[in-house]
Order: sequence, then structure tokens, then C-alpha cells
Amino acid sequence: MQIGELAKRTGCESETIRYYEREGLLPAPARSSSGYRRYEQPHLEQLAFILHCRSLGMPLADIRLLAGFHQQPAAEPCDRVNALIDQQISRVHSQIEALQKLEIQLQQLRARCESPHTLADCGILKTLDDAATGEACACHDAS
Amino acid sequence: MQIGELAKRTGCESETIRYYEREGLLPAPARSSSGYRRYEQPHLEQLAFILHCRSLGMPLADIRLLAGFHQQPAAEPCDRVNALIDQQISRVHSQIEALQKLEIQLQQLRARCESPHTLADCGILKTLDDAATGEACACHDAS
DNA sequence: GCAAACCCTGTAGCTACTATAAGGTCAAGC
DNA sequence: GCTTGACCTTATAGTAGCTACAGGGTTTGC
Repeated sequence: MQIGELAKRTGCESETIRYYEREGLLPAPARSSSGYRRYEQPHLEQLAFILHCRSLGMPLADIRLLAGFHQQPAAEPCDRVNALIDQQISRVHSQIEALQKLEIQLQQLRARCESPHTLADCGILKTLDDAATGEACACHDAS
Repeated sequence: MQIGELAKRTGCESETIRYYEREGLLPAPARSSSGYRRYEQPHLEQLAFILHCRSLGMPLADIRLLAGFHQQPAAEPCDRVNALIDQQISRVHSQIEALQKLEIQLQQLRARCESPHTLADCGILKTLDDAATGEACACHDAS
């Protein structure tokens, strides 16, 4: 199949497929006489594997590693696979925690200007300005 | 003060300060005879304002807008300030939701390989492979 | 008079794509 | 046989927000 067909079947844009090939995540397929890429079933599965990992937020470098484990002897221990997933879980977890703090801070800032005001007495701008001149700010104080 | 001093006082690297200047977030300061940037107190406050907004996760484009509101007539309504903060809150909120789903998916995947195995029968690799061949996967099924 | 610590500009790198530009190929219809 | 449109190709530049050089000039202290 051509690249457009592979793109349609996987929901991944042709340009992204070519990008994955450049990055060494997908093997370079055979070419037609006119230079068009010709994909087979294994390519589709490999791409689906990549896309599934991406949907779990994994970085391409980790996916490259995961894909590499297929080429290794099957008797090897799989602890490095587990470690990659654990890393990803902790990355995601700390992102969540950071964003939750952020949301609280933003809501405290937002509460400074509930009803419509003018710029002159907008509690939000005032709070941001105060923080800039070194005063305590509503958003970061209580965090 | 020189750029290094400003950097030390704000905890922002010199290169980042020059970057903000290039991006039009900080006004270009006066220069010494040898071309060194000379900053005054207002620059420090402006930079602190930017850094405070950044610490709330706001994109530079929004910070540029926020900073611009200082130059506008004080009697203008501040609803656009509020809108920017509201936007940021909803961005952060939807990121949190997406990451929470992700964490559940990752933990379901991780549960496929609790005790140490070999690559051949690693539940994680198997699950990822199955997903690539179109079968239902543990991680995305229950999401 | 020299070395260390500072400063300058300009450019390239990071992630994971996305979007062009400028061109070649192929099948259908007239 | 020729055109039209949908496909494909490569190469390059852009996105966000920095960070990290390279290759040079300046200033300060000993």
C-alpha cells in the first residue's frame, strides 16, 4: 500500500509517517519504480505500536527503546520495559501534581476580580504588579 | 546593573533575559560605552512580572498582552484580563484531566507485569503488541 | 601584563510534529 | 494525445520557550 493508504488506515498523517522513518522509528519500506513508498502489513503493525505508545504520552526515544526489545533474545528479563513504564507513570504523576498546584494558584488570582472592573482597579493586574515589586501575591502565597 | 546582576536578582538566566528582549517582552535597555546592557529598577519589575506570569504557566503571547494593558487607559474595562486568566485556567484544567486518564491507562498497562518476567512473556510488551495488531488493549479499554 | 570573569552577537539544538515550496507520477476522461 | 486532479517525492522552515554553544570583546584584580 502507498503512504496515503497507511495514513488513512492508522489515522496518522503521511508527513508524520515520513518523519518517523527519518527518526528511525519505522524501517524504510521498499519503493516502487517511481520512488513511491510501498508498505506491507508489518509496517502497519509497527506504526500502530508507535501510535499506541504515543497515545500513552511516551517520548519517541522511549518508544525506540521499547521497539528495540522485540529484536532482543526473548529470554532476557523485561525489567527495563517495566522501568520505562514506571518512569512514564511518575512523569505523568508529577505533571498532574504541578498542574493542580497551578490551577489553585490561578483560581486564587482569578478570585481577585470577580465582578467587572476597569483596568485601574482590576485585582488581577494589581496582584501581578504587586508580585513584580516584591510584595506577597495572592496566587503564590497560599500554595 | 548589568545583565548578570539582573539575572542573579531574579533567578532568570542572562540568555533568557536577552531572549525576552528579542521577543519584545522586555524593552531594550540603555547600553554602556562598551555595549553592555544597563538595567534599572523598572526593568527588574517588568522581568519579575514576566517571570511571575510564567510561573503560572502563561504563554509568552498572553504575557505580552497582559503587559500591554498597563499602557492602556486605566478606565478601560478589564474583562480581557479576566478572559486571559480564565483561558489559562481551562487550559490547565483540561491538561489535568487528560493526564489523569493517561495515568490510569498507564497503571492498567503496568499491572500486566507485576513480577519480574522475561521479554517473551512480559505482559506489557504483549499488551502493546496486541494493540498494534488491532486487538483490544488493557490500557485503552477501560478508559 | 595577564588571567578570570564578565559581556556581546549569531547560530543551532531541543520535542514532535506541521506546513509549506517546488516538483514528479498516475489514472480517468475527452 | 493531452489535460486535470489526486497522489507522491524531497528539502526546508516554522511552532514554544528556552538552552548551549562558538568566537569574539571588556573589565577587574593581582
